[in-house]
Amino acid sequence: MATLRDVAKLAGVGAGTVSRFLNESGYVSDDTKLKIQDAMVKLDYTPNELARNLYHHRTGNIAVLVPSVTFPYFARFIECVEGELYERGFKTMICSTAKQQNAEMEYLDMLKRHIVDGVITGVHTLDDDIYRKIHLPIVALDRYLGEEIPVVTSDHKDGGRKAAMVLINSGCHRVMQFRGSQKVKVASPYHERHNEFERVMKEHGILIENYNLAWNHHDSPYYKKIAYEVAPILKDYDGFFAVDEGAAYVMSECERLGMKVPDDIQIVSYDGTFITDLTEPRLTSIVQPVEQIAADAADLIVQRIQGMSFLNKKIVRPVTLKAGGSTISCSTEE
Amino acid sequence: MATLRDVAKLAGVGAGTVSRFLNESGYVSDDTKLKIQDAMVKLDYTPNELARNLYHHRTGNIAVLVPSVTFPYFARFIECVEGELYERGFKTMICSTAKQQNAEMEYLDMLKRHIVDGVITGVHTLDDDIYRKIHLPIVALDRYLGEEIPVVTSDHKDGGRKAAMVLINSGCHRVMQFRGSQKVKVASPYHERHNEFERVMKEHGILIENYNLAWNHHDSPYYKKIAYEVAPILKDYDGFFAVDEGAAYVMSECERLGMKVPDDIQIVSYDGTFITDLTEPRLTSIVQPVEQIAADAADLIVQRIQGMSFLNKKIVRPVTLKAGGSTISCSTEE
DNA sequence: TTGAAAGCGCTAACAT
DNA sequence: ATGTTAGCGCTTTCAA
Repeated sequence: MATLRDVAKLAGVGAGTVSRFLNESGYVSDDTKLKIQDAMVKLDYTPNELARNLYHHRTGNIAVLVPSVTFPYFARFIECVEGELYERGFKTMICSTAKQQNAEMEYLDMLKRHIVDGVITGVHTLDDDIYRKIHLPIVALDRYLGEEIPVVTSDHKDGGRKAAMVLINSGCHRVMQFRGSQKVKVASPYHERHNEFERVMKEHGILIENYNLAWNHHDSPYYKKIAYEVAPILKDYDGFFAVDEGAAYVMSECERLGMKVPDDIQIVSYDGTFITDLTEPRLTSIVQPVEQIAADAADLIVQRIQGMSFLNKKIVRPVTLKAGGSTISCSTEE
Repeated sequence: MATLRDVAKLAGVGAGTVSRFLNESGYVSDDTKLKIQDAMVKLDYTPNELARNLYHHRTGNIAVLVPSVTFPYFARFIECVEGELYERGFKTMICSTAKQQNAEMEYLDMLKRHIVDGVITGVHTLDDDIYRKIHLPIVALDRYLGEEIPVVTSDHKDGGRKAAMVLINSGCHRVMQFRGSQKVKVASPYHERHNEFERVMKEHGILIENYNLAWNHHDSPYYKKIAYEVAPILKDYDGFFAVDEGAAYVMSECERLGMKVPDDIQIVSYDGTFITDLTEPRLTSIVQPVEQIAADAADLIVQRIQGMSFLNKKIVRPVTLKAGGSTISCSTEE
């Protein structure tokens, strides 16, 4: 592989001149420009980004941490954020942390080791203290990790309320929801949808049962398993609320047991990924604006890398209702 | 940020000694070991991987190119391959090429620019010639890209035959399949499933209609749209074959039009992702061994990076049948 | 067992 | 307008 110095030598100029030509910094006469171009072609020269990066103390890489890539919401988030980062000149490194617990820690370490310039984390396993000690570019998805780390989130409280109102307006009297594990030390913003869902239900005098999900499980086999367990119990309920994949598995299990959706049980799902259109009936769902959230996350991490600092920055984006056939009414009004 | 030299100075030793200590190469006396450790802690030292990589001419990054991250098969592939690469000491860079056509080219360029050490490509858009010119570590998924580039693939021919036999044994007489675009210059191995499906059907005197998919479209909205278009036509058919997502959308559209699965129309899907368990009835499907394929791809790219070379290497893994309720019989026997 | 020195390939300040 | 030089932070001979 030819180096910049090889090019300089062949062109009969100094290394600095070639560098200036490549980066369009400083003057290079047209005459030498041609000589350099010529040499570059002859040697099939490509600049070594590794050397350039060492000088500039940057890698151009951003790590995106998620519990699972196959979980539809995260898959879509990754797709969007990768596009946004690409447009801003960064490459996306991904890490699916479900399998290896230490992976999250390792990726944070990569910040210090100059392997990545920034981290966008959608993972909620490590102790917050660890994050508080790191004063490097981190952006969190749906989680407060200390005042220095900006957060991007949907308006989950409104989402929980909307989900509840749809089921209430559809005439439900006894509902169940899959709720995120309550064992995490600090409440994540996304817990609010379940808290609010419960609150609104109780406020309307409706019986609500919470099924607590295992901690940090976002894989299909898990949802499939608990859907199988829960479906028989749902014969005594007329409303159900869960994340898209959970809702879809529960719906198919219920139908397998002979229940009709929405006649016997009505279902509202959270996220609004492509899953919700795949079933019959389609799922009525609360849609997170994932494109917007990905763009926000990309903006924040890039700004943070460029030196901007934020204090208690929190971006909250509105959710919307998507009407499907899994509920009778699709109104969220009081 | 403290550097290795800072540590050396504080410990009162030479830079080389610290380096040897860090890499456990060469001798370091216990006494100086302690002094170095002490200095490292005091300075909160972390090695700069960028500098180390410049010396070693490696980045530890591997790019994985897919048309779409949300397409369930690719999402699962990414998840698996990321895990496999992580275990082998590599980070996974992803690129979803559907949005930007030039992205594929740019990522190949990153090989030369020392941004990544290798590329695993599941994308089929660029001209083969471009690949033939690059003599750097590349591994292809489901595509022959010249004799130097190893290929990993499922036994798609057997997959096509199995799919056909299930529908035949279930009593179908008039079937349709979604088939990959025929416009690509070189046949990808995955086209074989559709060719074989058609061949077996014709061999058994069964009417087969091919619906040609648009080129390089793997997004949900596209499948949703064509499912909507095709479903009314399917009233005249009793069998259908497509990739998971296509099959699921078609099934829900058919049910919406009042058709019963499997009574009116039977469906077999290809890939066997989590999607196939999400519907009611579940989809009978041909399952690709994605975990195995990801492990193969990881093995090959790492070996290639380590200098091994392959000539016309092709790994073909067997597919299996997963029984679902979308067909009456699930036998693949003649 | 250890230190000094020469690079990995590129950039930028400083002369000229 | 251009060449020279001194690094970026680490590794690795080579001599001591």
